[in-house]
Amino acid sequence: MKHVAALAGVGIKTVSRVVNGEPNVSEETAARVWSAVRALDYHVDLQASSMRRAGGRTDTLGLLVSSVDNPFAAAITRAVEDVALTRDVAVFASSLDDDAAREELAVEAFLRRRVDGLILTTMSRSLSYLRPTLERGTPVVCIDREPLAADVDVVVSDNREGAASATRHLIAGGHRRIALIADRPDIQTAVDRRDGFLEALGGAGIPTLDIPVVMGVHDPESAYDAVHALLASENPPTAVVTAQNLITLGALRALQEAGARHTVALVGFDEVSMGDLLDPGVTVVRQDPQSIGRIAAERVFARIDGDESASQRHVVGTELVIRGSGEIRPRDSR
Amino acid sequence: MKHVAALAGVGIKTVSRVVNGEPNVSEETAARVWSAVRALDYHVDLQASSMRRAGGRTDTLGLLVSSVDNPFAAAITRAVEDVALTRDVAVFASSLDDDAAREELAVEAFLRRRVDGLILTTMSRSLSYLRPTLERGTPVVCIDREPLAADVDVVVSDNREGAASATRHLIAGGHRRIALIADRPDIQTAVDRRDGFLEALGGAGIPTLDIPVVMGVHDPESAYDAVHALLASENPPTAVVTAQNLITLGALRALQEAGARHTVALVGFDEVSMGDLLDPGVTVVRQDPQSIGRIAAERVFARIDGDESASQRHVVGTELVIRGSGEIRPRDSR
DNA sequence: ATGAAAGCGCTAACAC
DNA sequence: GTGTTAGCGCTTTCAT
Repeated sequence: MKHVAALAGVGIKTVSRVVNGEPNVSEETAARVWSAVRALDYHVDLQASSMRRAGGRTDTLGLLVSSVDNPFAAAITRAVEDVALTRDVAVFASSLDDDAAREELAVEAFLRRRVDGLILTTMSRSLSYLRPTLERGTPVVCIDREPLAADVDVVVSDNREGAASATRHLIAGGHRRIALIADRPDIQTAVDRRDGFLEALGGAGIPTLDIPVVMGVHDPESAYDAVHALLASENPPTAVVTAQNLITLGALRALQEAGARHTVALVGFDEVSMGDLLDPGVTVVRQDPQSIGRIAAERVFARIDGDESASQRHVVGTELVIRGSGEIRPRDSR
Repeated sequence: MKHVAALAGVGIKTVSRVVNGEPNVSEETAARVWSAVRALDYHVDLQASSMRRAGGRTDTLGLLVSSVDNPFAAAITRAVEDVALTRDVAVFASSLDDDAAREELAVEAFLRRRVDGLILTTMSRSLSYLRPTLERGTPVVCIDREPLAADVDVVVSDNREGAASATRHLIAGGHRRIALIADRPDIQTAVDRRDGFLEALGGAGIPTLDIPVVMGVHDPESAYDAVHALLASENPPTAVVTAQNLITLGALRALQEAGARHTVALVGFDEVSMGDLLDPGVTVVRQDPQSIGRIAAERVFARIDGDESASQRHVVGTELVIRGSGEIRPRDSR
């Protein structure tokens, strides 16, 4: 900026005014400054400017998702990015990998870079490590998973009801012996979905005692193994609810290998790509990651803009998409 | 930091030393500083420190991909993130949306934030707008697409050979009338893949004059339309090469609707999720986005670390994955 | 309409 | 082992 000022033959503050579009600069001066800017390929240093700027904003956001690699998280990331773009805010995207230690490290990295706000998928139920940050006024929005003991904005899917609707759908189809394959119990959505599953069974008067509920399944491989084991068991389920997109994938592979794609019903939680092209099509409870990302971004920015109202809780609805796999009838409906 | 120093009863520089793990601080003093750090929930300001630090590094990377939402780009993003994490570098991820204007804006946004290096998927063939940046020594690595007239490191798939191998595979299966559905001609990989396609046909002595080559197909919907039109044409192809993952998806839907999934052969470029679960399985030329991302990140960091050697060109191989759709024989092989 | 001076939070260089 | 000073690139405040 010093150099630009020198080349344009003006004071350093005038350059600042021009570059930031502030008033009180003559057309002529502005033109001279702009040509110097171009000649030197000058770009404002946002870091330096944020140090003095009122409010100290960095025009930067920290986004923590399960893994940028997962389609659900990728859609959220994209939605956040799109909102941020309208405000010239850049977003740091980071993967949690469902590792509590990594969560704190990532947030620490965001904080060191003085992000204006945080959108977080967390393992932590209490967010205790964030207490001082919250007190200092840094906006935090939790997505996908809901912390218990923290006063923050939250945007989540209706996990419980979504899982319940999947289960009710299978029950309505005549199934009584329905298995659930869900993620690790330290992941909150896994627990919510299990609760919805059990609630639906209870609501239908189906005893849940010997219903196979397999938790701790985190990837397609272990989902494959879990379904494989279920099918080989003494009293195999006639239907399966898979509580997460990667689990659905592994379960489909296991059913495929067992030649059971057309005999064992399946409803997945979360959309799977090409679900409509399989035979049978994959019935799923579809989430709406775009809305989750968009709403979360809107909430952070509202807070950044000074919204001091009570923390909000947004529940984004799910939708049962019927494609065939969930409509298979039980073979031995006695 | 001032406050920490005051609370710990030491000078500000001592806090700096402790926090940055520099030597020459007594255990006792360090302990006092750390407890003050914790009491105040202090986090170093990386922005401020980077202003004074020798080299002025910000420990920040800019990554531009087609869309963080696309599985191919998402895998690259994840790989870059993983390498960056080992160096405590944060990455700004941004989507290009195959829009040249957006490209320059995104890079400008990165530059304003003084990223240490750029990993870019570009539309621009010349990278002329990056000339000053390159001269200033900011490392740039181009991925997926290869600029013509810029002296930068490049990491790309072997698009031409990959497309050629897909085509040769179909020719070996007896196909003579093979259609290509590819992306917009301003996207370089689309052109490369078309060239590979035509090269393979030429190599087999198949006249390419009336071979259907549909360019400008960017999303599943237009791919659907394109395949639909081809099937309805006077002389429909017996096989299709789809040059990109979203195109493959749309093409499969069109074949499905036409009841032609088992009669018209298909080989896709780029992996599709659940490709093994379809009937027939989807034969694809698999790229290796993880390697692309990893190598690109390693190159940027090597440059950041002072590697001044000539710019490198890494070609990451592709692999033909045979699953069924590419092995369908032509019906009317006369 | 323009510029000079102060200082944001930090580290390099040099005291002590 | 520790503190002081200067200054990174910028914006704020206040003069002119």
